[in-house]
Amino acid sequence: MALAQREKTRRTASREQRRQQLIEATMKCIGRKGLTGTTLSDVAKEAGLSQGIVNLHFESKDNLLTETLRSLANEYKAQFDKALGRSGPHPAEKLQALMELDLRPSICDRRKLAVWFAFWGEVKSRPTYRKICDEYDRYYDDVIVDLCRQIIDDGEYSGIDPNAAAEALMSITDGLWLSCLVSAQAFDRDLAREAVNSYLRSVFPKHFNQ
Amino acid sequence: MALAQREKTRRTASREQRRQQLIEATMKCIGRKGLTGTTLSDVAKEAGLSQGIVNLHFESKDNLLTETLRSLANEYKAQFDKALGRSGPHPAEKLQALMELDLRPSICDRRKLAVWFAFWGEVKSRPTYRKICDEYDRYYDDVIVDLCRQIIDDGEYSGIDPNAAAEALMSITDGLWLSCLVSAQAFDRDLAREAVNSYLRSVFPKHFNQ
DNA sequence: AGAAAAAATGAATGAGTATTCATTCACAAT
DNA sequence: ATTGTGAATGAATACTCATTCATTTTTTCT
Repeated sequence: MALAQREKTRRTASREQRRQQLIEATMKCIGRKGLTGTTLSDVAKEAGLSQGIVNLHFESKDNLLTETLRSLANEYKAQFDKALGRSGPHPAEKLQALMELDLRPSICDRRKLAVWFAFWGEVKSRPTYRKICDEYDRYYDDVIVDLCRQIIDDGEYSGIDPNAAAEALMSITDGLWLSCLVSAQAFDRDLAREAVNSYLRSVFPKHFNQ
Repeated sequence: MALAQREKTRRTASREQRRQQLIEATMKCIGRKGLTGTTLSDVAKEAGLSQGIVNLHFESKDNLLTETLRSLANEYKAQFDKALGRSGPHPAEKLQALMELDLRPSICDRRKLAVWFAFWGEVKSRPTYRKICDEYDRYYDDVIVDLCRQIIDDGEYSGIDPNAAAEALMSITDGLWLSCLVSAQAFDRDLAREAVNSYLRSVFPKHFNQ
């Protein structure tokens, strides 16, 4: 039996496949019902499996949620690294690519953002969540500070600190995500892009005009 | 008996006082244990009152949480309006004052931010929360867009849209709040201030240099 | 002071939910 | 085919927590 066809009729799956399936179901549930509203029954139902399935594969709800956050963070990092690799060689191109990534519909979308914010909302009271988020953030920060530093050197800009520029840029996207999540109107992607670009153009005029 | 002294020995309080007291206890609990972790027992205990007290004054947990968000939002708006009123007459001064407000320790502090993010984390699945947040945000947006417009007119800046500038500025503070909440290191207020100022200085150079 | 009203208590209730586990099922190896 | 093994089920269990309410305490009114 071919593997693809085999999967269809299969009633059992490998541990890793099931875990991934359950993590995806969890994200859907969190997106729909929030973190306070998702129960293990919900997750099992969403995955089309039975009551006890989560404890079988994750031992506890706590564990499931932690792994879900880890998976979400990993997924983002993969896109980040891909965007970085695919973009042109110049730091300005790389920076531009990273900024565009954050506004892509696959990332900047209410359902996905709801999951991120659900976890951020618990960061203060859950050191594990905080640790995971912080670890990844530090990596992004390093990359972006470095890009800003190279751009500053290259353009001989004065009066701008690479750390401050990086902090501002990363903050802008986080803030835009919040407004995408909260605003009652449809998210205005062009305005968001313009918010980012207006900054890039003014701080690094030699690199971001045209 | 003088009113002040009377309050001390009082065992019962007016409806409004108790509600406020319970809302404050709720914020403390959310800050400490997150939204998923706060129970009505916790809130009652934090307030030094008995089990059933929340239902007596708020009818339901849902109600308590909604009122807590409303109170949080109101408290911020009061500070926003005060900052606006106290600052100098020029739009650039007003804008500066608003940006500084968002980084003040009384607002930009992990315990307070944890409460904000806890609610934002549920915004997608709770239309009431969203509505409250959006309502206030729209007001701030109006004010800040208007200030940016005046600054742009005054400085005859070209190539910058007041809506984009306002969006970027508001986003920066939201993003800085997230990093204050998540980062394992102590929040670097000077760097945050510099991130905001770097934006203001480069986009509105005639208004924000010295 | 005594009665009536209001506020507060905290034990009891019961709905909801994470977790356990005895049993069934699917598949692969022999 | 038979058997061993890991996957999956779903009913039962144990527990948490919002809500209720009969009772007590405090305040107000006459």
